[in-house]
Amino acid sequence: MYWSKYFIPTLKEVPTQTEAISHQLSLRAGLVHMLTSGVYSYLPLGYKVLTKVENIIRQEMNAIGCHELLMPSLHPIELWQKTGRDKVLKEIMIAFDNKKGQRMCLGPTHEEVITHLIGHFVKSYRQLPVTFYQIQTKFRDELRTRYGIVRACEFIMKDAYSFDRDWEGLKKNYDLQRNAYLKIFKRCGLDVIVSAADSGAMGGSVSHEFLVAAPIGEDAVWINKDNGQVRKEEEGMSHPGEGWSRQVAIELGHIFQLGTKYSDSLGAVYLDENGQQKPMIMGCYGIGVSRLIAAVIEANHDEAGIIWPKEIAPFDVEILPVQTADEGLMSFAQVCYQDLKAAGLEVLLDDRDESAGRKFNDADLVGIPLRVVIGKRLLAQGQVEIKVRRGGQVIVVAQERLKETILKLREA
RNA sequence: CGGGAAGUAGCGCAGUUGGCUAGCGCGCUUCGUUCGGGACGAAGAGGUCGCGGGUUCAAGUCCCGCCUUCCCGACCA
Repeated sequence: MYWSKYFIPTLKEVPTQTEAISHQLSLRAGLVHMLTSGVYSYLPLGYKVLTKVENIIRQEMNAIGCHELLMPSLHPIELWQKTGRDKVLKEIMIAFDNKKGQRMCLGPTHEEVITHLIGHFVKSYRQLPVTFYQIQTKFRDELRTRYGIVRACEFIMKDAYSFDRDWEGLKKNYDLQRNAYLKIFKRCGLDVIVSAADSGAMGGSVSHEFLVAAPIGEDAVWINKDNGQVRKEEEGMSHPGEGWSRQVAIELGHIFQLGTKYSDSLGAVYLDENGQQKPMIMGCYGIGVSRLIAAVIEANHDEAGIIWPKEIAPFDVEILPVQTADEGLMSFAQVCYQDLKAAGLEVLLDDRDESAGRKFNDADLVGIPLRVVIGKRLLAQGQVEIKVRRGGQVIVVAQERLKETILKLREA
């Protein structure tokens, strides 16, 4: 991609009325744009990152046998009345009457819809277990939005739902999800903390949260440095004692063993081997996908900008020709561009006729993991410079060794 | 929803005890010179001073009401 033909509206100055680093950097790097409080557009660069995160999630969900589907955002309120959650979630639910006078809402989550759907299609123990997931927009009318994309009224979530014949099956699925979550967060460059947690409005018994340390976290966990135990901080909790330290963190994922709460009230039942009707045993598993990006930025940045982990970086390499007026230099940059692209890399070429300083600063801000700087002096000696965004290591190599060096650095 | 702060050009800001045609920096347009860390010169475009009402000869500035955004709390990925 040529920068001049793309759309990366970087900001030199820190936007006013922003506190969180991730909020500031996501605006400054041209990832997102606010429409109104808690409602954001994803600009091309931000959307590219989002897509990469989504694809990692897809890979890991598919790997444990989940099936992707897409459920609607518009729900008839009757469905929610059946579980009583029209009242439980009233505060955050966006509800309205349509032209036919039907009460509708925008889905804040999808237990009701999926249970209704599975109850319709699944009738026999032979069809179980089964797990579905979607990556979709959720609507929650937060009384207080926070830190840009961290707590929004419209956000993107991965939600998965498992249906089993018994609790043994559920526990197996629960563990599969748990392990998949660890892989997902790792691939996104996050060190995740897993903690047993309260099930809240979701219902059910066992649940675990996946948190990432961040100063803007809305939660806190206590970690025991001796045995690695983790405890979620509950309200009014006192210091657990020697060896425990407190860590403020942001919740990115939450998995629940729901049991029969939804299958009972929505009639999701199946016939077992003996012809006996039984409620399906459910689990649900969520990841705040858009929030995850904010957490990644919180955990991966420096004074100058974002430092993307390689798997979710919008591009693998940025090529930065310093003197755009120099035709020989620019054509060499284009050769490098084609060369690296042919090697299977996603490459961004900053072909803009801007001052070197501005291009360097934008490159730091946008945070592509590897940068190839092409300047007159080194080029005259048949050399180019590679700069690693994380850590700032600078390597000067002969032109012929550019591709292999980039590929090697990418694997590192 | 309680408490606090803020709203002047796309972004960041100044605007004094009310007083001339509302300014500055960045960005944007055109031309020229530049080109290894946000270059320089020249000429331009861009405003419902958040909205409504009031006070006054005169309101960005004072008063009242409202809206919006941000932060702290209470609640959730």
